[in-house]
Amino acid sequence: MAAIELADAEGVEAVTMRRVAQVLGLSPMALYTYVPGKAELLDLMVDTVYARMPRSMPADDGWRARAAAVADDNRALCRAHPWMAAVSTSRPPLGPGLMAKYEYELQALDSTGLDDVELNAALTHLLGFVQTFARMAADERAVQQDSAMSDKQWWAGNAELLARVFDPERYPTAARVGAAAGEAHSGAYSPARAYEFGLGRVLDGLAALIEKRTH
Amino acid sequence: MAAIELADAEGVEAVTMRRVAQVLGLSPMALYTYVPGKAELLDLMVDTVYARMPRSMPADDGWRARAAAVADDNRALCRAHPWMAAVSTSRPPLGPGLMAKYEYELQALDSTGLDDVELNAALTHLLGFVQTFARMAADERAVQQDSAMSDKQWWAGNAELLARVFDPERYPTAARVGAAAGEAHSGAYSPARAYEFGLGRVLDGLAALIEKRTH
DNA sequence: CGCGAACGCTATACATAGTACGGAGAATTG
DNA sequence: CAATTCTCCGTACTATGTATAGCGTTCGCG
Repeated sequence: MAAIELADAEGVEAVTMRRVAQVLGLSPMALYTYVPGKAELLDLMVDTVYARMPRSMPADDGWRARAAAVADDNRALCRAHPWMAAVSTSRPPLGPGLMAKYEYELQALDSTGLDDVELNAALTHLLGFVQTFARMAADERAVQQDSAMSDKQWWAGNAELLARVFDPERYPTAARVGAAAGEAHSGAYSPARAYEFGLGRVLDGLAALIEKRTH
Repeated sequence: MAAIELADAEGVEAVTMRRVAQVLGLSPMALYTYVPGKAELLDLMVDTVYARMPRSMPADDGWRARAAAVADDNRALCRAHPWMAAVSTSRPPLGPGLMAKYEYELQALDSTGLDDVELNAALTHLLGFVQTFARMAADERAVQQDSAMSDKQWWAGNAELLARVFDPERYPTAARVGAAAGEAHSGAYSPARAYEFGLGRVLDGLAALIEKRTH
């Protein structure tokens, strides 16, 4: 789908009926011959991308490695198509691509001793984390881009606003942690680090449940 | 702010410059006297709601109870103002309300033995989970409402679409788990249950880290 | 007291969305 | 060959955020 390349290159907000039509060399209204409306277009885009996802799972390194692989694949997907994190929020498109993905990812977590309902909940939990992370990363990128200034400039610009609000006396913990987090962020701390942290927490959380189930 | 009540009653999409002005008995452009633009209006709404959040934390039931309380408060917030989950996604407004909330919630997790960077990451992780959950719940409600049909009707309507895609032979795991999850969902399984599951996983995940830090 | 400036507000207008409607030409089919 | 369907297009309507210009009131200062 041409709309996917458009979204990859210029973001979701560029995916407009008129724009997509232009890329295809058609008139805007011609699109409605193939697609009922914009919502369905987006659904199609999502399902198509799902269908194309890489599917290569280590079969025997234990559930933890498989779950991590699932998360990594989804993160890679959101990196390749940043608009996915913002779009797939509503009801899933329920197409063949999602189906295949669902099957694949369930198998990654199967044989953990969880019952079917727990299995579904665990997968949802894992994917929810990846999506939240991807969305945060995408937002950060968007802010940096449209404000057209670096982090440092932004913090400098809002310094006096911060000073009014960020009273270290009233908010000692926030001041302390905010400073540490800010420093870490501008230093060696990267989104990759945050992802690792979160994924570790999620897997540990699932591990606690799995251990309980398998005694 | 009148815009907040409007959003509570009719959703974010109803928060339109013209609509808000109408509620206030003003002309649309009069709003620009008080607010630079719509983005700032939304920021103000978010920060105001943050400032009004209930803040009553059990001081001495252990970090797990405090973290659960933080999560519950945030969930309650998203239940009272469903638009929050959809709006606060971009950069936080960085106002006094957010500041107070941040301080309060950090204190809930302080004294867990985590260093400052981890503390911030842990809180982000916890809030991220709540937001993901809230967003999923809100989406579900939205779908049910605008399709104006119950879950059963929807599944019935899409049955033949599903039949084409949901081949139990190609996707055995998905069929099995999907059936179980669907049954659980229409039965006793409720969003509340899903929330409990996810929160349990998040807290267990943090517990693993905290135990490691405190030996 | 009087007058000019600032303020609060309004009306109009423009750009950009999605998409409803009706029609024109081409392709397929009976 | 005729008829019907399919593909596509031009126009137009609605809703949205917001720029611009102008109106009346009020307030500060001489």
